[in-house]
Amino acid sequence: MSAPFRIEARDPGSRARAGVLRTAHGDVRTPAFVPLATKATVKGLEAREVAELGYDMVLGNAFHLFLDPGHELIARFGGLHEFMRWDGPIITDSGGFQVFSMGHGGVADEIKGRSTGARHSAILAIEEEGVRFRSYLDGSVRFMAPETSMEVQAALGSDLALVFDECTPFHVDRDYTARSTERTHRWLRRCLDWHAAHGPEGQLVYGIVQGGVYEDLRAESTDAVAASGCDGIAIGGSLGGEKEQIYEVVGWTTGRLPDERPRHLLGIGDVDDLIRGVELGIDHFDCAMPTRLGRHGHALVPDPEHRWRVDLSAARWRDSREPILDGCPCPACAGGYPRGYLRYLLKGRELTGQRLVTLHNLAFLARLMADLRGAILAGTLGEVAVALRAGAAPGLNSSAAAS
RNA sequence: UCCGGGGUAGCUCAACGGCAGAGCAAUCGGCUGUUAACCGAUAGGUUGUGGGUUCGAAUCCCACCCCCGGAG
Repeated sequence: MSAPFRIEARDPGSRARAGVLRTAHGDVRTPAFVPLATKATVKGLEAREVAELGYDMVLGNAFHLFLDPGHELIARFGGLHEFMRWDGPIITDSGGFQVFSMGHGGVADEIKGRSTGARHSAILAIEEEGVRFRSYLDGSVRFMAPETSMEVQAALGSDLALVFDECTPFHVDRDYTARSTERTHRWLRRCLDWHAAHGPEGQLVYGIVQGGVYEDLRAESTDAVAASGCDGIAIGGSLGGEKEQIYEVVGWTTGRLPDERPRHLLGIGDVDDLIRGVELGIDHFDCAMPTRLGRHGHALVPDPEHRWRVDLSAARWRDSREPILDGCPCPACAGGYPRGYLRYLLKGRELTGQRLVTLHNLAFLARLMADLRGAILAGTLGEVAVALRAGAAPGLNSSAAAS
C-alpha cells in the first residue's frame, strides 16, 4: 500500500516537517496535538465538540478500556469509533505506560525525576511473557501480554495502534533500563507478529523507542524500532528530569530516524515543549495537560512568564469581566463568558466551568499547532516560533501566518 | 420579662478540666503515553466581655453583652 504519511514541507532551519497522515478514518494534518480520550471520552466534551475545535485525531487507551468496559463489549458496538461516536482517526495507547505508572508511582514525579522510588505497587510481576497486575477497579488479578494489548487494540478498531512497551522510569539504573529496553524490543517483535497475523485491515502500528536518558541506549532503541518495519515511531519512557534534558533525549532519536515515517512524542504537551518538539521533528503529540489543567481551572494563555497558564479560580478574578483571552474564538471566549463567571463556576465545581476551560485549552493548542504547521508550509517557522515563545497569541497574531 | 439553646479561624462547626482542630474560603505551589472535576503546602485564634474556682479553664461557677427558638 502507499505510504500512509506524506511530508508536504520541511523547515530549512530545523528538523520540523508538515505533512498528512492518511488513516482508515481520514487524514491527520501534522504537526498535530492529539487530545486524550483515555476512557473513550475527552473528559467533559462530546466527540463533535472536539472535532469542531479542529482536531483530526484522539487517543484512547487499551489498558483502561480493557478493564472497563472491556474490549469485547466495545467490539459488539462495532468498535471504538462507533462506541464513542468519533468518526475520525483514533490512536490507541497500548497500556505499557500504565504498567510503568502502577509500578512506579505518578508520571509527574517520574518524568521530572522527583520520585523517591516505588510506592505501593499494583504490579504483581513483570515477566518476559507479560505483566500480571491487580485491577484498580475490583482488585482482580489480570494479565496483559504484548499480544493481549494488540488484541484489545484490534477489537477497538483503532486506526493507529501502539506496541506494548515497558515505560522505563527515571529512577532506575542504567542496567535495568538496558534490560527493560531489550525486552521492549522483543515485545515489539511479538506485537508486530501478532498484528501481521490478526491485525485489522488498515490499522497502522507504531513502535516505541525506549532507552531512558542514556544516549547509546536511545540510539540502539531507535535503530531497533526503525528496523522493525513498523509504520511509525513513538518516543516514550522517561525523557529526563528537566526540559533541556527532555529535548536532548528526543533529539537523539529524531536525529537518527528515517525521516519518511511519522513520529509521535508520547505524553508531552506544555506549550514550549510542543514548539520545541516540532522543531525536533515530531509529527504528533498527546498529553493530559490541556484537559486536566482545564478541569483544575487553569487556562492556557500566551504568557511565557507564567508557563502559558492562568489560574482562573483565583479570587482576583472575582470581579473580572474580561474573557480568558481577548479575540479567542473558542466557545468560552467567543461565548463572552467573563473570568469572574468562570471563577465562580470553577470554585463551585460546576461542570460547565470545567468544560469551558477544557474547550478553551484545546482550542488554544489546536491553533498553536495550526500556526506551527502553517509556518512550516510557508517557510516561516523560525520567526513564528520566536513570536510564539515571546507570547504571541496562536491564531490571533498576524506574525504567525496561518495557512 | 421568663425558660431553653448558643457565641471558638473569614464562614459552618469540633474539642466539654490537660498542647484549640477540621471542612470550606484565602494565599502559594504542583499537574506532561489521565485510576486525578485532583494533590500538596502556608497563613489564619486574647475561644463574646469581666471576674472567680483550679497546679491547669474554650470547658466548671457568677455577672453582663449579643444571637436563635419557645412561653407570656
